[in-house]
Amino acid sequence: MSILDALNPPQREAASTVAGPLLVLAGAGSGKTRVLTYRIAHLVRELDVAPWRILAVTFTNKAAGEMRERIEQLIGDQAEKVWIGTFHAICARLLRYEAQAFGLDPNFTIYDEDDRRALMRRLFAALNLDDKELAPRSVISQISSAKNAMIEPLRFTQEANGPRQRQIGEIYTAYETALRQNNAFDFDDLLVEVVRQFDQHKDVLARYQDRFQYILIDEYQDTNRPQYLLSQQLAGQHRNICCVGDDDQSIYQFRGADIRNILDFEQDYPEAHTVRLEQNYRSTGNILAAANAVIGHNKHRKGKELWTQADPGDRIDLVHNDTDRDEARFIIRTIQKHRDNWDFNTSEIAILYRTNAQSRPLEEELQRARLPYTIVGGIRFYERKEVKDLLAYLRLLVNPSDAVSLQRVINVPKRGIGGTTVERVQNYAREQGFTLYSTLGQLDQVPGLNARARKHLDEFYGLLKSLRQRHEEVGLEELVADVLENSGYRAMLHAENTPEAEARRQNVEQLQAFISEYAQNNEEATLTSFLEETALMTPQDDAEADAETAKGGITLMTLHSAKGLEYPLVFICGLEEKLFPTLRAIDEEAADPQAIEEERRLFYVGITRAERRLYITYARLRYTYGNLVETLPSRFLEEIPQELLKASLETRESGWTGRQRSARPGRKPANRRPDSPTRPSKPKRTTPAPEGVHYEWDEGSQPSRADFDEAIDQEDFLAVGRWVLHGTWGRGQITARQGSGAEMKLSIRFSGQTKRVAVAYAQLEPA
DNA sequence: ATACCCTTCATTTTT
DNA sequence: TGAAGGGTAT
Repeated sequence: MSILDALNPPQREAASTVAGPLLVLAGAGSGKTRVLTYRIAHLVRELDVAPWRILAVTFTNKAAGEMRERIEQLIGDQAEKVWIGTFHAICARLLRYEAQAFGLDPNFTIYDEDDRRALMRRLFAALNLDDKELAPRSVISQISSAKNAMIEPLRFTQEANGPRQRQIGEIYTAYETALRQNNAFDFDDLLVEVVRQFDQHKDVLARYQDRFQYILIDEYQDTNRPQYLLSQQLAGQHRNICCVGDDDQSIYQFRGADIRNILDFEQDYPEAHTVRLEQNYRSTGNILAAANAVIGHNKHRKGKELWTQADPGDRIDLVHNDTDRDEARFIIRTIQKHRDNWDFNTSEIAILYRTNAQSRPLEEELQRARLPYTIVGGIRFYERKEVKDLLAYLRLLVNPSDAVSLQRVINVPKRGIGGTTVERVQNYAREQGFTLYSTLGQLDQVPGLNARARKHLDEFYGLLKSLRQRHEEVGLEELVADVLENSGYRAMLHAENTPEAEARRQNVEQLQAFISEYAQNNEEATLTSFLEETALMTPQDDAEADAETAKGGITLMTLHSAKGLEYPLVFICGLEEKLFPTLRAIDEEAADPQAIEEERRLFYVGITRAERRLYITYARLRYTYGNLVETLPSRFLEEIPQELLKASLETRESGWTGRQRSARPGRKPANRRPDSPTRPSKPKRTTPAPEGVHYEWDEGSQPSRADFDEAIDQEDFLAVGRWVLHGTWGRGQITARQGSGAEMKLSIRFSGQTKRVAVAYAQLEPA
């Protein structure tokens, strides 16, 4: 009798093959997490392995938390001692534990994207660079790629091609120097630094190699170069490394994930075993067949075919709408229908999309329908301005070298320290090679400061010094209260009497609550460890997000965020060329067919999230950058076999597009937002369709040029010389007209002045 | 020093 | 469309 009896044969093989390297190719919904948790339970309970000698690496903090919980159910308290975490969290921990051996200051700060941008902006100023000539964004991304490829500044500069690359090399060098001066690491550094340090300190590495007798790595298809190297380093001695992944679900190559890590596993470890988990326990037969068919179009695969014992279930609904707004309305109506029929309740439903921007119409329609929902991955709690301000103060207390944080709060709340003043101090600090903070202690040396500025700077320095003193003396909660009080931040929030300020107050209070909770739950809670945790949090990890989900709402998120999740009813929307696959992937296609394949994998991930019912939608017209743009159906749609698709009965019966609108002709002034002239309300079909039948993909009624042009003809009232009414400017006469369709712009003479107006935005009515 | 207005730019994706 | 940054007016 073994724990593993609960597994199917391949799962059991994967969980019980503990000696030597093992690659588990786990298809979507094949019980991957189950294998991982049972494997650990088996090691501890049946093979008597000490839990602290096991290392499990996951892709997200959330996955780490869930894994720990599930292991706890199998082996109890012992689960606490297993090392479980993301690569980033584990690396941050290693850097602090081994700071002394590595010659580091353990109080380093972890810079997020925001901090990184702030630092880069400052570097551009210091190096006298023009950010119009060279986009900081692009520099940051190139530096990040370089780090992920383990190329350090020196080598980057040496191998640079042309003056531009050399310049980026210089910026990279300056960026790294600044990070070190600030005693800070960015996300990429956390990984790269550990790998380098282990290379240089083999004795330290040897300790961990010896310690981690068993290593498990989840989502192996999405590991990048440094993560791969770290895995190799740590597994170097025992070689009991179990990598679990699915090459078909590799969706992070754009940010440096290297699919070769999984494809070449058997070459890296010649003695490796490979187990395939191909039985799917999640989806109905039709959904699975669609997924298999779609992914079958990719050429670069290990090869794997999922199967299921489940019934075929319903066919997949492929639904075509006029506009993105209609698409949103259709989805909401369908949800209401399913809810009213008791097919699904709202917490069982997910709406997935390619880009975050697509969430807006959905959100608006959900609100209108008063349906509960949560958007995953919006702005995370720890990125809100007031929260970051407060955290910046706290970071400064443990790491005064952190110039990014220092500059963030030096004049927040306002204390009369302006940009010019800061610049003077900064210049002096740079010239002398001092940190910004230490320069505050010797202001009399800084040239060009007036007495007032000096006084204010001195007071600020005094504030930080006294708070640092408090940090030594009091607990976390009291410290935070002191920061808020003594910095004047609380007073600032209270002075402003607006609803926004009230929201900010609440956020600050919530942060205080989190800190209290953290202090109570962790016996050895320090400010440093708290800051580390918050730095590595993602929106999905926010307690707030969890609470929202628990309320039973519909979940909205990008396809990327949906990885690893499952829902009984799934909508995938926006299946249109240039959106999904993205324009970028299409452009790159000629040079790199991999780009489209990654998009296809993303679609595959989306399809396989669905358990019982799947809707795939696309719109003929979509707002893009504020313009209404004609679209083409995604190439991926053709890859789903017709027999798996349903002639969409729902839309047929309700006939909501045609009827609703034609029933109330001209019910609104020609030009109200949702039905503006550039937004054809209901293009007439050349061949009349049966009453109530909605356009559909398989009816061959793809958007035609004629439909579009016809709609635009409605804009005759916008001819030169006509009088129109403008929402803001009142009555005016059209004096000129440029462009057509969504791009049309008018010059209109109002009483007093002439304005140029984009028809797509302006709310115009005939006057 | 601050506020507002204007222009520009962006849409992948996240640790 | 919108956010965000820069520039100009106050």
